[in-house]
Amino acid sequence: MENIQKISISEQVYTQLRDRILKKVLPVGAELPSERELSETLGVNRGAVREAIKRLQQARLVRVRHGGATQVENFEAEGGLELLPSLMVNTHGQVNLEVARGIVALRKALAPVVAGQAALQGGKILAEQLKPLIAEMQNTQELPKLQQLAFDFWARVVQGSGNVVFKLAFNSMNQTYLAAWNTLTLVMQDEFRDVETLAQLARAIETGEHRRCEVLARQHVELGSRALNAALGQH
Amino acid sequence: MENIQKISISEQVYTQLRDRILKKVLPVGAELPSERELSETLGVNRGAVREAIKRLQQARLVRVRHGGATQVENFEAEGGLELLPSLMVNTHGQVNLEVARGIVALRKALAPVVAGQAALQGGKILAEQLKPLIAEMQNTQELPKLQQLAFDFWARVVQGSGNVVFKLAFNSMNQTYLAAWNTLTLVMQDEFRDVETLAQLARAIETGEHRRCEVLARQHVELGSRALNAALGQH
DNA sequence: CTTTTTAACTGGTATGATCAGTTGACCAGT
DNA sequence: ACTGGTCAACTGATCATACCAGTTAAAAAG
Repeated sequence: MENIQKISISEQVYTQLRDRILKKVLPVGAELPSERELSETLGVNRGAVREAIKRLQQARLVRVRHGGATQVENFEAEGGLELLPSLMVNTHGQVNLEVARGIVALRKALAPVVAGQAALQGGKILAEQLKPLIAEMQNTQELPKLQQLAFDFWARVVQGSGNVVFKLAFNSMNQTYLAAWNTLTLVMQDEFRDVETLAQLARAIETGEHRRCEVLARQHVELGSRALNAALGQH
Repeated sequence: MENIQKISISEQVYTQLRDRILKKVLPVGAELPSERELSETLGVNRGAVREAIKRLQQARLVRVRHGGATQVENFEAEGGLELLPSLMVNTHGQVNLEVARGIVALRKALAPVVAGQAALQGGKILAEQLKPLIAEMQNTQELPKLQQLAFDFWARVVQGSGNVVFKLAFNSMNQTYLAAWNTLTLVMQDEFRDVETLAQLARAIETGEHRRCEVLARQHVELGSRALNAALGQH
């Protein structure tokens, strides 16, 4: 069964322009062709071009001025985390090492804090949700399944931290993960197999020992960080 | 001279729908009226409605299916950090305390790591850029100016960390700050007046002492965190 | 040379038609 | 009673063609 899905015109226009900007084919400050010109060159309706540009605008990749030309913005100075997925993988499916390393660093910085917060906010209720996940982890050897369970584990912990900002940051990172999900299965296996630390973490959340949670989270995530950095050829 | 700026139709439609979703007037799973119906009720053309919906779609606030109705998505489970600015301030200009606290926590978690990374990557070049900023800080007592300088300081440090992900996360947070910039001037004055720690941080960056950078950054940011949490009435 | 005007751009809005999926009611065959 | 197909009435997607509204730079006026 193949997952056939038609990609809409405006989506294609958006993707094409976005990649040209991220790849700096269209450098910062450059002017996009006019909407009429674009629609003619691409052989599509002007409405489709406008919808694509609206999305670029929302992603802060371009600045649109009524009457003037649309310019490429400096996304490194203006863009938000929502750009990560597009930056992570290029059009050929290759992973951007710089971005990958950056995410590892972000993950490493956030995991302990999130775990600590979860201990204070989530407490026993959260711990109860984590127990079945831990049990399932301990009963499986399949790496992909462990990866999925670890993902679910952290999703619940982040949810349990009660911090919307952490949730959104987590989502932003995950959308980026998905692009390289299968690659990570092998690379990060050391972390996925470290069920024991997660089990201890779950217990520490139950008892509300937030300091211990921070330590355990740091220790656990460190495994993945090291593995990824090794694979990326640094440290 | 008043800053009269016409807000485009599609922008108004977008803002209105977005706020109704974030305020949960339109709950998760609810179906939006059809484009034709919306354009008629709002008295605007359908293209404007479509452009607004395209932006909602990109922000992962709605899910659009060709032929079916457009549904409200669960943004807390799907949305990224780009939603923060909209969540931070409601339509009446009131600050959302939960979000504010969340940002403080994120800032606290990231500042030390960013500073440490900057010491390793930015080195002397970065330190040279920081010196004039520090000098200017030491020569001013005006709070708003100190706030702006502190902002510039961190912008350079983040830039110097050489980590794109940190840059984007920083941008996401800043776009949120801007909404409450003036309020923060007074609340966070303890941090803005703590020029001394920033000066030490700049020196530590110059000498590449990344551990010391982490400590100093934590110490400095802690001032703002405490002040903000006190103002928000917790801890 | 400076100022004003104007024409040729740019994006923004409007209308109305058509294509293309989705849904549910209805009906024939089992 | 259930299955499967047909069809009409939705939904969004795309198109073509106007015209309105700012910007810009060249041409005209001073």
